[in-house]
Amino acid sequence: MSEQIKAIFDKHDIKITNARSSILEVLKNAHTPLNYEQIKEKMETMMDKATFYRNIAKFESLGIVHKFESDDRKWYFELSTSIHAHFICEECHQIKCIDVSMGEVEGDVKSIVLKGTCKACK
Amino acid sequence: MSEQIKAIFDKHDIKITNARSSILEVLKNAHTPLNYEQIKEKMETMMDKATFYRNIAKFESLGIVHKFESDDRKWYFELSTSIHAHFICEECHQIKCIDVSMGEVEGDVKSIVLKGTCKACK
DNA sequence: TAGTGCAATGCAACTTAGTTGTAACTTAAT
DNA sequence: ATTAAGTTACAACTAAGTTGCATTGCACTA
Ligand SMILES: [Mn+2]
Ligand SMILES: [Mn+2]
Ligand SMILES: [Zn+2]
Ligand SMILES: [Zn+2]
Repeated sequence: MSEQIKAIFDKHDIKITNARSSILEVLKNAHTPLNYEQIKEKMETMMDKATFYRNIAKFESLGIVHKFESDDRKWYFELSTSIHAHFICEECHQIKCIDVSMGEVEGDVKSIVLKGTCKACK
Repeated sequence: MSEQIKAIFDKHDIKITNARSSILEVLKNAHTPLNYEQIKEKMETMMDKATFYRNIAKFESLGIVHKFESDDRKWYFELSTSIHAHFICEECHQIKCIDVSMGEVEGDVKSIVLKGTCKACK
């Protein structure tokens, strides 16, 4: 288990389990948000999807993981970082993390998703 | 059938049916995006959900209607207008149409969804 | 080291928004 | 009115995510 993941467990005072560290390790090594199937493929540890989703829910409530819905009715997950937007291409379905400068918005913004056609598909 | 809806049928050269004009009439009178259940409640004409979704898909492909996913795993629909963003409150689940000034983005943006906590819930 | 309690897991059954196949029915054009 | 092409209802289906519950594993104490 990497130092970064260990630090997350320490900070939030939750039990270290194979399932949990395996999920977080995958997310740490990803450079784009991933859905359940994609994470499952990359995980060392086999686990039931119930276990996966329950742990993801816990991570979310602790602010460790951030999720959003794409246009395929699936949730995509990534380790929480500074707030940034995601651009989802409706043609090739690739997801890109991007920075957007946004004017004032009422309320606390926690997630920004843009959809459209990416440069490559245009 | 209102003039505005009639104009839409004329422009796109699709068959006028009770189901279609009923859906569009509801969307025209709404001041916020609506999901299937909400539209169903407001519709004059009863129709099967298969009919509803097939018509919505047609409207979408013609650019008449725009849809996006909220945080409740439901699709929300509105008549296409000039591009604008939607703010979805994760507490009270209200959806607000907003204008955002956004920096340059690679690709064609067709939809923008922000999620977070609205002013009232904060 | 054995015993206790509580949280995490696996499994199977479930939920539900949206989809699909198809036969019957409408629409709009002639 | 006739007709072909498009639209509809109905019922069966799909699949991401959820839930109940029995079992397992972990930390703490005696
Ligand atoms: Mn990202
Ligand atoms: Mn809007
Ligand atoms: Zn693309
Ligand atoms: Zn709110």
